[in-house]
Amino acid sequence: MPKPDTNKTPPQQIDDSTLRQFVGYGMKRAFNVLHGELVETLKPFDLRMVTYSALVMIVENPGLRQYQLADALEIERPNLVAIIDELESRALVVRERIPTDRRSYALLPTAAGKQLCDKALRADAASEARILATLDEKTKATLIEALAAIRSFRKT
Amino acid sequence: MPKPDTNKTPPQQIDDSTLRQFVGYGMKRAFNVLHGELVETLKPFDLRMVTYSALVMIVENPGLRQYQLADALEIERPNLVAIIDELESRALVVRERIPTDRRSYALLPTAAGKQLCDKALRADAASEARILATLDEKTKATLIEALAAIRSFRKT
DNA sequence: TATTGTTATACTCTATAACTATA
DNA sequence: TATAGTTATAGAGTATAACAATA
Repeated sequence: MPKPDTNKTPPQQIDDSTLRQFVGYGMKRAFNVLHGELVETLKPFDLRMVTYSALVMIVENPGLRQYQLADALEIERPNLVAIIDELESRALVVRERIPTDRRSYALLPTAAGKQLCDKALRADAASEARILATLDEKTKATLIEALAAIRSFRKT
Repeated sequence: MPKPDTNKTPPQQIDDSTLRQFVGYGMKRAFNVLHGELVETLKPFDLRMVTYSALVMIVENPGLRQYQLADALEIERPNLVAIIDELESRALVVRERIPTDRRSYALLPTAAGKQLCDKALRADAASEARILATLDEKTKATLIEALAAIRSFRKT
């Protein structure tokens, strides 16, 4: 009984049906698409995903501390330093010393920061609407809920 | 009219409701959870997400070429070299020369590779089942479909 | 002692240009 | 000329240890 010559004739159609059963696989592939589109969307504003989300959080929560922002976005504090440096050097946010606790900074958006944040948010919303155009509202809502449920999973 | 002293009293509860409206934000956070769990799940097998998915694809598509695998997993060809090197050095897969096209290799799983793949797949399935335990079957199916739809989005 | 921000560092993942051998 | 695999390299993103200033 001859063994199949799988090494002579390459598979014409590659099958990923085993991996496709996993949410993690679909999530990685889908996230790659969303992230790639976001990079393009944010390019005109010279923002990356992480500087963008930090800016939005500072606009939405003026006065929050760096450790609070790091905690909220699950970014390690050391990695946040360069991010805030970048936003501050572009005069989009300011670090303001707290008299009552001189260890920490209050993060505040500037007028320019608020403006850029608003523009970026609108561009992001338009981009996502295009990507998700084939999904109906109910599916989209289920998707967002499911993502939130997974996000809140913690090991027992 | 005094301006609010947001810099004196830090926000007690940080609000991310603006970002939470975006699928991309929820996806990043959810993917971080799934990826973190997968790292733990694959640690006993000494596999990473990318070596794991490559191994599964080779087991499922014996004889496929490296360029086909790179294409299927959307990995850049240069980055796949070290991945296959790693799997081959552990005798989980082999690169077999093709007489009819000596430029390319047929990737084939070894018996050990097939065994490890099977064990890893079962551990991954068990792990995902735990993470997604709060989602009913219908929601899970909708989630997988939505992820596939996003994955297949391409710019016009 | 503990906390906040910081520095330094290292490791993974990913992207691109250019080479080689084959076609 | 084009393709498959490779090398070298650089840029993001992320994680940890240790320090200074402050509480």
